[in-house]
Amino acid sequence: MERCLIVEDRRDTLHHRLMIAFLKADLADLLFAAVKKAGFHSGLASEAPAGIAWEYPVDPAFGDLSTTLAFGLAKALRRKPREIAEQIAAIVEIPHDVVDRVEVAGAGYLNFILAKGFWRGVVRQILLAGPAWGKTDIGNGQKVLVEFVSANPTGPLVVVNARAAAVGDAIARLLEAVGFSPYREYYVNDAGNQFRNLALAMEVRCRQLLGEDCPMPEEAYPGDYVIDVAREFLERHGQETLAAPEPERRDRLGRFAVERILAWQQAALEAYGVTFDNWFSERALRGRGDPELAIEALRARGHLYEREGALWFRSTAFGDDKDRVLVKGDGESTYFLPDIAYHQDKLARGFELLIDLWGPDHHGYVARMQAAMQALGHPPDALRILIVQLVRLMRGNEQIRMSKRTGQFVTMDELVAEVGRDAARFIFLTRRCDSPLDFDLEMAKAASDENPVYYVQYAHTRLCSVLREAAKADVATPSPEDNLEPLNLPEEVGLIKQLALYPELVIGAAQALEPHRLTAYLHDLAARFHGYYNRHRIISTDTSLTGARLALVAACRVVIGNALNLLGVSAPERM
RNA sequence: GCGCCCGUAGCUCAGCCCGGAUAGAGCGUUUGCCUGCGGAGCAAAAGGCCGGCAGUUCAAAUCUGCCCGGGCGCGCCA
Repeated sequence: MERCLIVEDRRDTLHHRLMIAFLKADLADLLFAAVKKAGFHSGLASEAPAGIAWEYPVDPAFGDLSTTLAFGLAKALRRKPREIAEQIAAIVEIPHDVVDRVEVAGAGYLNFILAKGFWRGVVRQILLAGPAWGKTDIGNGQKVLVEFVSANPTGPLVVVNARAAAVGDAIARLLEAVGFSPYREYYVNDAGNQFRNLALAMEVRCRQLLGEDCPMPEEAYPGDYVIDVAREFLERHGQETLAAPEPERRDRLGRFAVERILAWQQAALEAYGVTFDNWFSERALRGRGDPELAIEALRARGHLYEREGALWFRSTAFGDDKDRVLVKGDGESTYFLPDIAYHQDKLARGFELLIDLWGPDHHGYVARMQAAMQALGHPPDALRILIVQLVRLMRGNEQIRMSKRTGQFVTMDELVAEVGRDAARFIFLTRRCDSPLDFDLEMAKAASDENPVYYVQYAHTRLCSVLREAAKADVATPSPEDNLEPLNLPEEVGLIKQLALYPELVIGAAQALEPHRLTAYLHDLAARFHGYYNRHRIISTDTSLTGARLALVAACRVVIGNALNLLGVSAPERM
């Protein structure tokens, strides 16, 4: 059994999961001390060891960890970086149980070559951690509200909503993995114009069903689905509602439709594996008088003024292009006002960080909402808004045209029914969310190498298959106690390094709110494993080698499984 | 006009925050690999003035400025 002093000195298991990060910090301390000892201290840009940046060289010949520290010192000290690097390398105290040696390369790189035992130790830590590998507590339990999808309750969810659902859910999963306490919320616009238009469409459809000659107004929703809802309403409540006075009549029709449509949306999301903690009603918000409270809060801080009969928010004081109207001349509020109240409410509920996923049509609202948060005294980074760009549906090279106005669009249900939820979610997560995405239905359905989802899932399946085969052949099951010394091939060390970086990758993806980093990582890892598998046999007559390789296989399976889980994509044992 | 985003291989995109050693994938193309753990896989090849010009730097796809090309936003709409 090899030992890794630096790591094992720390009892906390969390340190094991972040062994690379802690190793980097420890080595930075040692480098820092060496710099001081050599008298180079004045050349340091940063007074702290944390200022020393590490990178992972792509070429194994350059070691496992590398730093350009000497270049920075060279500049300040007006000396050659190579000389400086050599002096540092000569005096730096390295822990030989972890670091094999330090080399100076190129114009002045300091390359650290780690002891082989260090990398093997990672395999053991992964097997010990299992599902916890990649989980950390840097979020400190902080409550985060992730608001996403929030489509109008006026029709079925469509393809772009499926993208937002995949991204929002993956972000919530990522945050949870690094120790935040995420809460998934869906904002229901069951008030205002959208609601009125839906209610109007309902009334028209009801009357048409009853044989009245009643044209559909321009602003209403012509989609056929409203007919179904109208029919259901008539079946259940008869037609006396239609005789009721206008406000009540519309209200009842509209609420019925919203309820039905929300149920569809919820079912579609659940079939997709996305569950919300809360469906937040705008109607309820307005009913409580929260918009008025928001006005008072802004007024008290001196950010409001009246002009031309309207109430304005001085958002330009916080970097917006122009001031914004909160209450129109006719006494109605703009959409912006309840939205401010909604965000106030989120913070009042104890969420310290708010994440909003908005459609590209709300792009122009980012500045004013950030302005409102600041005007209300919240820190600028308390609200992070992500724009989820549009999806172009393709069938091969042909684009599928969609138009909500004519009711011609592909729903989320149809998409999931055609390609399956794993493929849909994974593909939506292969790009940054603010970049438009071409979604090729043929590709997503292909059970072949064209399809990145299957590529990764197949790696998982293959890993499981090897472990099954080993069990059948009565080889011992992999355990953290296995002797890992036979793992010496470059492919094996490369695989282990990749596995070792996973916890840091998760932290980075969570902090940046970029789940697409995980799909890229998964593809890399799967490719490495497939290559290794094709070149080398796992199960052989050499029992010691077989045991070590099975441990590596088990570790790969853990990481691929954990990562797929963070994306909300299944990790099948057989396909 | 102002603001934001994007220009990286034939196509679709990572990498850019925080500058470093030969710029990465997938698809497509070409050529190989199944009498042993799942070929939904692997290996190899071809394919790039990282939109352009300048600047900062020992070092620029990465930072800065300007230009060109594409998208979006700039309502008392939501």
